[in-house]
Amino acid sequence: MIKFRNEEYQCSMELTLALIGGKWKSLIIWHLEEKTLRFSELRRALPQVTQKMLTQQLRELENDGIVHRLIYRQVPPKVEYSLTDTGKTLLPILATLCQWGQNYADEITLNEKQAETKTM
Amino acid sequence: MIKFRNEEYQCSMELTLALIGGKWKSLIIWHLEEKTLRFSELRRALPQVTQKMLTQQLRELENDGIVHRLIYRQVPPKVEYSLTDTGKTLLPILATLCQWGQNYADEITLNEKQAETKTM
DNA sequence: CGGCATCCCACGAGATACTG
DNA sequence: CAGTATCTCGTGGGATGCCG
Repeated sequence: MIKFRNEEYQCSMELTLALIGGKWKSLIIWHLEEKTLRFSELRRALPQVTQKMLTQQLRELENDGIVHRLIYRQVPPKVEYSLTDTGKTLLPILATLCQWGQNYADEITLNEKQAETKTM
Repeated sequence: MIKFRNEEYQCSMELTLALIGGKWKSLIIWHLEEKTLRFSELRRALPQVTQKMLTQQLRELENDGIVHRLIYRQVPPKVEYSLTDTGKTLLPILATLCQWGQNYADEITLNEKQAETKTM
């Protein structure tokens, strides 16, 4: 049992999910992997996420200390998003998850092809 | 770009999320870590998940070949859930995620305590 | 016991318009 | 450009009841 910011979690997995389980969060983090990105660049990278959602998720990631928000006081405005040190510690894990998905797809595709050959 | 079961994913991370990004999925997998569990045992392990949701997520995990469902034809019914070999390959990754959450909580808590001491 | 089926509501999320 | 604010709608998911 973990207590964290007035929330109780039965195991640290739940805490992890609360932090990066949001619908687009890990995808956002993943896109900030090596490059700092401007808001508009993130939008282009994630076209399926609406602006409202993107802003919302970014704010949460910022509040949780995973993403850093750098505001340039100028006109027109410019805001850059990057990973904090804490955020960067997630990258190797996300890379593994990404790789896992790749392997999964490869295996299933292979199996389906084999099944096809069998029935032919 | 990955195509998988009529769905298109821009990167394998999206595919991974489609498979285990569901609200409770990784938690379910995590609870099936070493033990096979009956439906009612899973319910007790995850009290915050309603029966409907649990069933739904389990079906999806089953269809994706991550969880195995074993039905004992008897009265009263008995159904056991366990991880498939594919599902088991997720365990090390989930363990890392879990550990990450733990570290995160520890660090934040530590930082907040230090900040307290400073102001005192 | 381990589910579906149904009903129903809250809230997540889209669309649009406006601002520093 | 990078947001907020508001309004609205669809649906995710809760509650309940029934069945093999």
